[in-house]
Amino acid sequence: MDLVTALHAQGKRLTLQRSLVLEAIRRSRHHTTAEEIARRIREQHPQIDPSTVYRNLEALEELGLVTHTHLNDRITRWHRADVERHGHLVCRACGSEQEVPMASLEPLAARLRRDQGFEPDLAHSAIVGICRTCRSVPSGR
Amino acid sequence: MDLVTALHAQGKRLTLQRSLVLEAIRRSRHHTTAEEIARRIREQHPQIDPSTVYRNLEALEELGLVTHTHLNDRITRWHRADVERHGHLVCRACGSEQEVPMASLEPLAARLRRDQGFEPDLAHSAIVGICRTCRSVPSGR
DNA sequence: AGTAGTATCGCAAGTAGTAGCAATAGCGTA
DNA sequence: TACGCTATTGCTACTACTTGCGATACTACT
Repeated sequence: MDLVTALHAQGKRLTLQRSLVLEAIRRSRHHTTAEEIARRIREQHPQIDPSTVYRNLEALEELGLVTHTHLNDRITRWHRADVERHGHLVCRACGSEQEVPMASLEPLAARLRRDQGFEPDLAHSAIVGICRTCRSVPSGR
Repeated sequence: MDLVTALHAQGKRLTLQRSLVLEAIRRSRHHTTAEEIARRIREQHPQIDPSTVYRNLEALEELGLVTHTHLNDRITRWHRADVERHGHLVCRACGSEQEVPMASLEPLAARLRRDQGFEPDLAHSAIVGICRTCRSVPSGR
């Protein structure tokens, strides 16, 4: 099923703006910000408003083509949905990030599914805490 | 150790604004918003700026007296640090929230500690996903 | 009690994103 | 190809904070 068909299946339309946002997400390797996508698109098409970018990210997310993740309390990171999912650990002391395979998080997912009937998306928000190095140093890093 | 001593130990000072914020947090039962605290304080002290409330929440958090949690992508919830910690499950389809005891999350915490040397705070961000009822109904709720 | 040093304050401007609205433009149908 | 319906757009305003700055006021010290 191609893009147009997928869009139409949800009563959505194909617009220049929409395909530019999708293209930008696909070009950028990993965890981009909406601001960055908007900036890149506006280099070639200055008339396209940032709010349109935000709305299209949301629309493409409803289509299952892109996803967003929260790595910190501030900004939202966007990426294509077809990359391998993984969790994130971010240190609240030094800000370092590390990835953790979904398999490590799966036992918790299984437990929540069994005990609460809840299907969790453990890749959606980063897990905050204190990383190995900051734990060993007495006062942060 | 009382409040003033705790403050001074970190080179912080006791101000009217600061104690009003702490008092407001202590009075409010559960998961308040900064806006709500600011609103309540400004009823009696209209000259106190919301930004002061935000800064004091942060200062009191550094002191270990209050904490914040993210229940959704939008607003931050604040509460006193001495209540029993627990995780949150929030459904992205219907928005319902449920609490989950820390004990259920502890196995994952232990695993991250062991495998990555990372001490996670699994109460900091809610776990998003799909709740039991929304899973059983085909198209959301 | 008086004073110096600096944490904290109120205010105004900035950031990341959301929402309302009239104008525009995809898309199915004629 | 033209037409109507309505999704989408650009614009502006708003939300929830955050940040910079000069003025104020806690504290420690004399």
